[in-house]
Amino acid sequence: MNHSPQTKPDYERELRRAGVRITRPRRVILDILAATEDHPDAMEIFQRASSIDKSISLSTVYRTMKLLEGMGAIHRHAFEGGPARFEQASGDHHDHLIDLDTGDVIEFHSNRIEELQDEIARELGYEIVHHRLELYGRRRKAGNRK
Amino acid sequence: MNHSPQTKPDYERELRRAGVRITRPRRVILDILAATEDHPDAMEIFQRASSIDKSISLSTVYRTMKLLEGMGAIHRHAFEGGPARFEQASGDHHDHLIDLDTGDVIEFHSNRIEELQDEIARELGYEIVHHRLELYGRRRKAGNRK
DNA sequence: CGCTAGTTGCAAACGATTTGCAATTGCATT
DNA sequence: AATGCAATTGCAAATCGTTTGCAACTAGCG
Repeated sequence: MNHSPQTKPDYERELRRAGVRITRPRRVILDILAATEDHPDAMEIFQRASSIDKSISLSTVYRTMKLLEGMGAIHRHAFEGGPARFEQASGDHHDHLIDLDTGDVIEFHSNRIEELQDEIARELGYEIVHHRLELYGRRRKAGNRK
Repeated sequence: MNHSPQTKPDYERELRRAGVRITRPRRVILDILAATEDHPDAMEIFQRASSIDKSISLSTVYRTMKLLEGMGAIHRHAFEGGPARFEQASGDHHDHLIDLDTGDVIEFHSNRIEELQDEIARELGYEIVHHRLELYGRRRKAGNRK
């Protein structure tokens, strides 16, 4: 059994170490997250979970997401409009470009931008705890020169 | 009668031109917005409005904000956690630094960052429609050198 | 295998925002 | 100034995403 492109962390181990019980619902949700490449919202996770175990409730999905978020295992994003979307925290830091037409989320990173952010905060007398950079755009059509 | 630091636009004129009726509730809300320097949420605007005219309803505040947003007269911000906060669109573009301890919002702008954003989007084959850059931080204490 | 605290599903509660509807009111027209 | 009608309002109820109280259930230590 091999693993996916991005680092797939052993959540169960992490959870156990944190003194959290590994229940059946949690195992199912964890598996789903580990196998996920996109940024699903709670309802999507709930549906994927339901197809594996009909008895899992939406509340449990929410509770588990909150738990994992608290542990730093996942990140919660509140993109414009829609419900919160989640992603594994395992990879390295990145920001998001959201396709306004499809809702697709593309990850990107810019050290330069981060540096500038720090610089700006410092000048204002602040220390950045975290930030949020989201670009909302549309695919450039072939004809769109200029 | 003179005007405040930032450009205070003549909303009534703008609205009339857009074929929108100037009602009493709207006039009150418009005055509040014109006199506002911060980033109030709907409830705050509602309260300020109520103190002028008890009959104004929260629904009307929401409806008016949506109307103004649609006209591009105000911007709606969904900062972490809390309810949407509004600000006049009159000034020039800027991003926000939110003080995690006080909730204060500080405006800043960086051409360099905007350029980098465009560049990144272009490389990914996208055209930015709008973006959202929020820094969440804490005041640096005097002793916090480095 | 039994015990107990941690977890669950359910339904109800929540906060922010939107909406249906009947009553009201701008305002263009006489 | 009086008329007419569509735009707008206040209210209450509805909506959406998310959280919570509670009694039943269960992981996993001993």
